[in-house]
Amino acid sequence: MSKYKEYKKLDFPAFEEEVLKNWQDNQVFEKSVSLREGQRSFVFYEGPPSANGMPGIHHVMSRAVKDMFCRYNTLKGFQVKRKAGWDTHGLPVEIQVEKTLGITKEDIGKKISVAEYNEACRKDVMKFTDVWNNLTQRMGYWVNLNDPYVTYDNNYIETLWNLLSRLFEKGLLYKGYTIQPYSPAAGTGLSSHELNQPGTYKDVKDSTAVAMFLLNDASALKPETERVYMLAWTTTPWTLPSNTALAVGANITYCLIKTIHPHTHELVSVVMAKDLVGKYFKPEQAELDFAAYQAGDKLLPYHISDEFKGEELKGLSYQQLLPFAQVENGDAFRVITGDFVTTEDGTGIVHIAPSFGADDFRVAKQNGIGSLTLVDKRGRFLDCVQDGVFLYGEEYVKEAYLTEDEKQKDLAIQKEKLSSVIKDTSKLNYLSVDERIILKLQTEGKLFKKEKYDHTYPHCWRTDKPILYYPLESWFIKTTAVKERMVELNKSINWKPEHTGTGRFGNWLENLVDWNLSRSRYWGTPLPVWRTADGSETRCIGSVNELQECIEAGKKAGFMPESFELKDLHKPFVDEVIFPSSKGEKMFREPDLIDVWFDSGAMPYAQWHYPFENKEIFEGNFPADFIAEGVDQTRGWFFTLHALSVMLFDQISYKNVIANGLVLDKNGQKMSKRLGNVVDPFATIAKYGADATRWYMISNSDPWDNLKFDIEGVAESQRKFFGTLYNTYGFFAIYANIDGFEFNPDKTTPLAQRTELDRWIYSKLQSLVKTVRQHMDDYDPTPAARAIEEFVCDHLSNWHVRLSRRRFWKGEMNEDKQAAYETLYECLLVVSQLMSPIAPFFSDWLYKNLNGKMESVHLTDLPEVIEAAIDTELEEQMDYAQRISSMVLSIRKKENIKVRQPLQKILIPLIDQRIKDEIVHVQNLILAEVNVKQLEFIDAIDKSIKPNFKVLGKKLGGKMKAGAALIQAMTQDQIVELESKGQLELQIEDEVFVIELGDVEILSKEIPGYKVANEGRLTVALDISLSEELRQEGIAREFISKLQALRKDSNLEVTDKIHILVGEHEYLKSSINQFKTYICTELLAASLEFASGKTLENTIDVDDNSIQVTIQKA
RNA sequence: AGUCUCGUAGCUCAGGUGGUUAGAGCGCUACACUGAUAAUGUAGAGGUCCGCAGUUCAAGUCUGCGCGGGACUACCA
Repeated sequence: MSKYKEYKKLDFPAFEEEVLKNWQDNQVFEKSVSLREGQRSFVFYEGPPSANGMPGIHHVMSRAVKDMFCRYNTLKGFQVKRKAGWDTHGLPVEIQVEKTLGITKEDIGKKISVAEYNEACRKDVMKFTDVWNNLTQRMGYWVNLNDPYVTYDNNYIETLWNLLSRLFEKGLLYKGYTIQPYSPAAGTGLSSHELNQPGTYKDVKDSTAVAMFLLNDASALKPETERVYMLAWTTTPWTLPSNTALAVGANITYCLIKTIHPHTHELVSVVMAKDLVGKYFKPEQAELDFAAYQAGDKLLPYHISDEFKGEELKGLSYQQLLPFAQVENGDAFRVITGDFVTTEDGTGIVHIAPSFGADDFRVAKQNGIGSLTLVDKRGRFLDCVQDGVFLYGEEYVKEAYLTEDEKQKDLAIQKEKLSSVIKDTSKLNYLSVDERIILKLQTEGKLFKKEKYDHTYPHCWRTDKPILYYPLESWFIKTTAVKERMVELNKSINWKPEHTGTGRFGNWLENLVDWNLSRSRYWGTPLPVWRTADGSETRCIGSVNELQECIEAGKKAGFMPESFELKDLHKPFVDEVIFPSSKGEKMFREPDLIDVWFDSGAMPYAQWHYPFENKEIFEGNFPADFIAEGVDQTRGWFFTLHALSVMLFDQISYKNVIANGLVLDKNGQKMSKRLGNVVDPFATIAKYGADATRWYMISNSDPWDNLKFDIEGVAESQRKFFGTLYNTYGFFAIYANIDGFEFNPDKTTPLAQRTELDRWIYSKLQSLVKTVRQHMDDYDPTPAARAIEEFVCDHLSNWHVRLSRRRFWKGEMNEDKQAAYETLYECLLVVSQLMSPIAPFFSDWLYKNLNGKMESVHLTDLPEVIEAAIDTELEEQMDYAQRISSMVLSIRKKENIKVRQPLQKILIPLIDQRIKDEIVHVQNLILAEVNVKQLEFIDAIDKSIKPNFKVLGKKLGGKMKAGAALIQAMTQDQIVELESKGQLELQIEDEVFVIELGDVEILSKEIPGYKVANEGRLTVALDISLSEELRQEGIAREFISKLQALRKDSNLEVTDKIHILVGEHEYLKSSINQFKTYICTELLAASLEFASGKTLENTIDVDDNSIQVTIQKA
């Protein structure tokens, strides 16, 4: 019975299934948590996925990241509980259900009741839970699926209500306005989702106007004229009556222009952005003489009298342009600055109507500017917007809202009313509100210019009519009230990558607006706010009990039927709750639902049904040590978590966060069903296994960079990293079993007694532990994975094992062999631990094959770094060994001398004694590796010199170029002088510098008569002359090699002894005689005889000579 | 349009504080190795380090302006 299991070949997906089964049968995940009971906890929050869509390959990515740090910290001794969660509310669920049922939103309440509809949503949303759970398990993502939080649970909702009521009590929940896309024709607000439907943006031709706003006191601008106007352009003249401010760009340059008023012909000054002057004035106009101007002349003379930044215009007040109503909710008619102002269109001065533009609204609010909303929800002017001539009140502001008939009727009215300003109204066509406002401005001397303008404008996808931006009532959370605090606390969060925290997230916080919570939908958490019809009394319910009391009061007051029982906190049931206010009036629920982002942002509290239950659990699990999601969650989950914890607890809710990038296809295209480039995670895992997939994803690029997912890369990870590691283990197992080696941790060979090669790899191993710990502690997994890979492939497999092979297969068990096994075993075991967070399956497979003492690698303690074992000097020495070997092999290659042919001597010319000491330590390794007999050091003869730019640059500065040339041109004598004296005077141009040894690098590039190779400061020469003895040994080696192949072809065990019969051949004769013992040892041959005359079974080829040979098992 | 980010070999990626032969792996070609063999070594081909300007003795690296890809936000007078 073998101690270490041997494998013929490894089927990755298949053994992963076995490992998985073992985890499940033995509850390894549960143990990994319970084992750490009483230890410090590492808190992780699971961002809930929505179970109504299929998981994609990007979920493997984000979950690999999550899993990795949870596992890693478990290894470090923390207890890491991971509660799974499901995001269950929201529009995508509704749309999915509507598709399935073949209904539209209008059918809700008609063809299907709200109760039935929501029931359908509840069922539909968990549709793919099985698929998700499968993926979770199969990819090795350890998360507790038995007790997940589900956002539609009554308990979950109750916590949300509690949080909302706390916000309400703090005065942070209020009802207010926001500017939203609104379709007057359909009578509804449109979500951004709806606005992004194809075809909503259409080209339209609008009448635009540049209006003239008269400044009240322009003396600060030192104008040369009495009147000074601000010029502002608009594509929606119908918003001008609602103008309350003008916005300029703080850093935009404006100018004051003296010119003639185009309609009143008086001398005036106007203000506009300097860059746009050319749009309104031609160069030749600047030449015109003001004195020569005659009323009616087409070309107006102008003159730029001054320039200033927008900042200087800030605060100026102006006369209301069209005074139909007064502003009551704030300041008005002032110049303010706005970051959105550009000089691409118009005049660089933006007319602000806060009710009809999101930017306008925001900038007005920031500056304390009030609003005018002179349009009603049907899209018509209020009654007050009339002057008896141009405007008549209660008329549609957009022509598109009228039918042809209505237009004709209006035309008749227009003909009559406009007769006072238009002489002949008989030919008049229907004039839109925009056109009549322009006409009015012109008549009143407030119009600078009018023109038609083509642009795109959003239309309602249902009615095809243009939308308006309109202020709608919504419930808000006053996040702006805690903005500073959020910015402050954000600085204590460790963001990976940092720029997402400081840049994207930081900027987002800086420009924060209040959080619009309202959603006019059906399937979601109902807003727990009840109000009286007149809005005079508002109540925010904070618990189910409280609501129950209200229900009782409602029943008592006769507002609700006695039979009413509240089982579900969703619509429509909560809407049926009506209860009395303090004055006995009916209170109704505000019909809105809340934003689903509130659901997920509240998960730290709601997952534990805090504060109704689990108070201690919550407190012990807040804030999170670590969360990770896609970067697209920056303004989603990352924000809502942060906002809620800051508002409710004045704390951060996560200390470390990884915002991972997208997973694109191999060409860098976003994966989409339409393009057919979606990668199926199940198929990938079925083919290559979860570990290779995970390893590829983590090692290929930093998690926060986008990953170009190439399935070939997964295959490569499997082949290269896992294949090499598997081979290394396989190699260990074969020989360990032959020698009956068994690792005993209590009785290992002291490090000091091991060979340099062993001490070297052990040192490398400790350095690796250190590196991996550092990177993982810093939430930087990619360098950790790459370091492990480099250790396994380059150092362990390709150097330590390769150079140690003979130690394993040669002779009986001895101390050196014992140490070799121990060293390799220790490396493999530690590697299994280090890699286990990333590759949980293979690592456990490896660990168990090595008979680790725990049940699973995931239950072990991560090894501490043994600093004392790190020998940087030795690592440096080995580096020399590797470089020198590589150089020798490269010379062999160039000279076409195969490695099997022994050579006599390596020569290394030396400048620096220290390097010699380093190399001497490892010279035997080098000689064995490159098959050379001896290594000698010689004094460099032909020296060359090179400036050390970094050092010399500081010394020479501007004379560097000339100096470098002079140094490189130094003679041998000069170099020798510099070496012996340690310094040398050198005249560079007109100055003399003292060059010291540290300023230059002296090296030897050539050795007369030898073949050399150079790399950096090292030069290696190889003596390629062949003595007869060397030649004979080469032949012996060639013979051994061919016979080894034959042994193998004959299916002999590596331990089998053999008898060899060789046909007589001149080429071999003397070599075999000379090296008989050596040959026999190498081939495990009991005998080696010449057999002349007999017919032998096999023919081998030794240096182009056909040799007859037979081998027999002894 | 704004904010952030990326742009180095055919592909995927490394390249602290600026320093002179710009690296690795994969792929390709050739050779070697063969008691780990679905591995391994060596060599070769392959680079305007996205472009332009600037700072500097010296720029892949720092600054500015562009170009191109991506993400997010906004949809604008």
